[in-house]
Amino acid sequence: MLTKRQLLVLKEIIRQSTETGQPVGSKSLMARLPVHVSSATIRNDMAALEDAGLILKTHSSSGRVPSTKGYRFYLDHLIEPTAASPMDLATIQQAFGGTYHELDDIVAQSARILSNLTNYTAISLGPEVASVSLTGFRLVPLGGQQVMAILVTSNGAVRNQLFTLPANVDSSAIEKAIRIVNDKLVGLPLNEVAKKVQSEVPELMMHYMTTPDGFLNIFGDVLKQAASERFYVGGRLNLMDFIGTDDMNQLKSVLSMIDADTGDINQLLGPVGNVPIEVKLGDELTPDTLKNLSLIIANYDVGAHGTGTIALLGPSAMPYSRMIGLLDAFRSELAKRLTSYYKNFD
Amino acid sequence: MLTKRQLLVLKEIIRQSTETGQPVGSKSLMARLPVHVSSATIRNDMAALEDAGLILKTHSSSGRVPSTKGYRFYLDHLIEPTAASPMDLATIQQAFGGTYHELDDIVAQSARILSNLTNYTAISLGPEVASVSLTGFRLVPLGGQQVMAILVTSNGAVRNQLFTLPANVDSSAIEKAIRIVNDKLVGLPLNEVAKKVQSEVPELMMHYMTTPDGFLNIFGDVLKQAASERFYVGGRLNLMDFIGTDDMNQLKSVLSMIDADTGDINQLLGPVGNVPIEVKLGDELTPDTLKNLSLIIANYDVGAHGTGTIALLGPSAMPYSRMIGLLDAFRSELAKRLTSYYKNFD
DNA sequence: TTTAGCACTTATTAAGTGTGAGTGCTAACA
DNA sequence: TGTTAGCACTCACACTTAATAAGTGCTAAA
Repeated sequence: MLTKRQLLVLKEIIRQSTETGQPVGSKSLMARLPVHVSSATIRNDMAALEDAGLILKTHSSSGRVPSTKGYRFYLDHLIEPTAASPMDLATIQQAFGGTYHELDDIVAQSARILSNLTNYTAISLGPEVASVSLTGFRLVPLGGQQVMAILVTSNGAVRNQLFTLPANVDSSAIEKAIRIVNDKLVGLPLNEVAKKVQSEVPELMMHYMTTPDGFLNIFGDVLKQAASERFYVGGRLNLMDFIGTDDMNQLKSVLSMIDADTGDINQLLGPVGNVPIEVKLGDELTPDTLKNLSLIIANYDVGAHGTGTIALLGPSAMPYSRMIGLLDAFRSELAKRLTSYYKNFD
Repeated sequence: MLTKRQLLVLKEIIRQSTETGQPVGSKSLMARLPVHVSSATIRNDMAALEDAGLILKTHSSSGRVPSTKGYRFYLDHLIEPTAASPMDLATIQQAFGGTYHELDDIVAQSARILSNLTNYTAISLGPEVASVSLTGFRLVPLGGQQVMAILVTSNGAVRNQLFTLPANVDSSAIEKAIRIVNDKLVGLPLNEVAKKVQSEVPELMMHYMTTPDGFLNIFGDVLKQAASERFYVGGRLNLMDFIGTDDMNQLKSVLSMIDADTGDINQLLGPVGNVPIEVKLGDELTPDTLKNLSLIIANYDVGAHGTGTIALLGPSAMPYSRMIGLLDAFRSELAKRLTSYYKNFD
């Protein structure tokens, strides 16, 4: 069992190592600890903490660095979140000022704000209701054989895609097809829509078109786009500061993971947890490349419009109490901003 | 005046330094030169080349590296472009296979292909006619107060943007406004459109709406989007390989220049020259950050649909003859692909 | 004009040397 | 029993030194 003073020592080691990034030794601890004991005493405490696996030496005679287990313990038991400063709060509110035309604009902006505020990398996922449903579908002819397909979903996302129609499709058939979509599919959850597009819808359309495939491909493509969650990243290049130049490969693979629009990000952020704010560290991060990094994941709630996620990727040695306080304020500001955005549609 | 052999030496220095990235000395030159003379003789030639400012020492007793002036001389007088290999050609054609729905998809894909092929960074700018004109404008209501504005231009680009209408706008007025746009503005070059939107159009609209500002702002925004050229970058992260880890700041500033959608890129690629392929080096590159890099700019022609640009950013020590040959093949393949795309609309 | 030979320069690498920060342990102390 | 002073020990880091290898310029002879 660890004594009270030993916990203080751990806390101070974490504090100093996030400040300086260097291993911390018994003397500098002695100077800053609230209790006044000699460095030898502190060394004994440090030995105990090391036995418990909470701190590490970088070499046999070096100071100590918190281990992953140490951070985890700190986060679970010791941390005292600092409330966001009024200045930060004002910065956030000001940065969210102005009008937004599109849901995605707000989400993208949130990633930018958060990364500017922290100098880390922010990842923002828009609000997602448990079952998004299709609320609108349009097909707009643009001249030539070009058409633009537009799809609106219940969480306010709008997806559009340009298409070139095959020459043999006539316009009255298209109109009928659109009517079928609007009659039969609008209002249903997206997964049901996807199911019906494969089963009964082709049959229905057969009445009006000889080959509904062309049309259904278009519809299916935009549908897929709407179903896949879109995420925004702010402060990509901050990675270069906190990963550093020594591990170029890590830097490269993290950057490409963030750029690539594959499922990696969703896997990273994991299922939306039931805790508002969660920290993932070391092995808890799924792609191994992120081993020495840390991810703070915050979920926010926009009522009927679902829950979203905003996350902060940084080094293991983050000033957690400040960051968690900041993120907590941020998620509620973001929720506020989104709620006011949604007011336009209800 | 330089002798024939001295030019051979220069050529070989450039060849070897692009291969190894290291300064090259008289002995290794002796081994690979087509003429057989002693290393001492070559040293004399090298001294002459250095006097002419075409090659440099990295330190007083090192081998030689081509100077910017040396590369420039090589490019202007000595280079013999290698035709693209049949394999490369096949790769390009295969990568362009498949169907594209949108002009921008082809342009974006071209940047990807070129960067994969070369392991450098590719920048692609779509075709631009001297005066792009407005060929279509649509405003699609999406429910709530949301509308999507879509604008089509004569070079095949489609730009769209989502908007939230103020509550006090009524739909019949909007319809009238759209008719005015289609009657008075469609068919005109974009710059004329921009002019009229400021002068006579507001007056016309006054007849139907009390405050046409809201509508005109929407229209103006999409117009601005359509007028600003969009570019695509492939192989961003290749920068990390050829800039290298030593100059982190350069890496960072080049990356952010490429990501930011400011005018920097247009300035970089400069006015479309009258030569099909042009190389810019050293001081010739406008942002100083690019000093030690090299940019190969290729222009291509799609007839009435204008001319586009595709460029390759790499280290000064690029295998120019291969790259120029490759780019020459690439630009004609890209033009071919675009021509066949445009066939859908003429 | 070309070449062999030689003195000279410099980067790179390895090995050796202090120095300083930090540790563990022991023995004395409260 | 917990705390402290003292001391020997370890290791990274910065610095010096020496050896090596690659390359140059110059001179004198062919």
